[in-house]
Amino acid sequence: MDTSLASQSGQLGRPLEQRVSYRLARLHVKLNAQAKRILRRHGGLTLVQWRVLVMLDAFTETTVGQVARMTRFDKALISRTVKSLIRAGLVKARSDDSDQRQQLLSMTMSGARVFDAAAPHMYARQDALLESMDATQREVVFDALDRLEEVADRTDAF
Amino acid sequence: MDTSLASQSGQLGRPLEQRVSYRLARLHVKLNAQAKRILRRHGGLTLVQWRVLVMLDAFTETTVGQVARMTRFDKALISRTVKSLIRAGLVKARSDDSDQRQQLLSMTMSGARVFDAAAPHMYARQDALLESMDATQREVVFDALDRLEEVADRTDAF
DNA sequence: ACGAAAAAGTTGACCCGTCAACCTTTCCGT
DNA sequence: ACGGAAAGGTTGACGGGTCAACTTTTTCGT
Repeated sequence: MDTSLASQSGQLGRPLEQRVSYRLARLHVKLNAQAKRILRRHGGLTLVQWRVLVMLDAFTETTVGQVARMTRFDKALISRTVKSLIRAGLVKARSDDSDQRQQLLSMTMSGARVFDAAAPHMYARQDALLESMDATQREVVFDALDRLEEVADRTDAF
Repeated sequence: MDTSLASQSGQLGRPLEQRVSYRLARLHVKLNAQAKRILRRHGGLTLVQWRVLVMLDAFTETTVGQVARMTRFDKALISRTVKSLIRAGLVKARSDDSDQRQQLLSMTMSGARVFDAAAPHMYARQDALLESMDATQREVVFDALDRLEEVADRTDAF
């Protein structure tokens, strides 16, 4: 029960609700769950597939490595995901004559259809998230996210 | 390269850097990576083991279910993690006479030692994260996190 | 222009976290 | 007080994501 938890949480050395990483983790889980729900309802893409398609939508021809860097996902994950998208006929690859190591990826027609089916809902959600804050709040929050990332990047502290 | 990405990201329909869920996911990954590094250096706990011990530290005797609810982790994960902690001798369980379904968990002496070895570093990090924001920023940020969670909880929208 | 180093991508192994099914114990309505 | 519902917990299976090793191609210093 929430009440019993709340009453006991006074015992905590640090108030749980103010733990930055705890709150962030919780929010992240919820946001991901919501995104997955939306995608399941509108075309059945996975989250990673969606993110890859977002990149292919923005950069008409791109590569596995570039997508990996932009999304901050592991390149192994992107490699497998792209494969799954090609198998599903949503993405096609053509070899790059100027660099035989990489392949140029792009959406197929049916990839675009699937993407366009999911996009409005995903973007509506994104807008709803942004609109939950006013302009000054947004500024403070994004600034804070930057600072927090800086702290998180301090590899050898602590 | 970062520059080439930056130059291309103008093509994106929405500026990537302002995508709430994207930024949050990135930060979350970094924070987790940092926490894991710290734990590896100071005792070798996993993140989930750490979170369980934090709860056992705060609520001297508690149960699997309660820990699961407080940490928002899946109870299956907590069940397995508690098992691993018992196997490692860091946690002990005694049966609750008033409810035979559950077991009351607590840290052992050596569990407390391991916890105390990691805690200062983990809490120092937590403090550093909080100190990256001033009081008013903190207020805005936590308030924003609440609002974002509300939006994320809207199960059937979009 | 040659060899070393770096970059792109793939693969296998592995761990984390989630989901669903299930068992046992307790609670509760009638 | 009995039977069904709910709560506590465990387990198996699975997908998501990371890490490290490796292959091939390209780059670059000398």
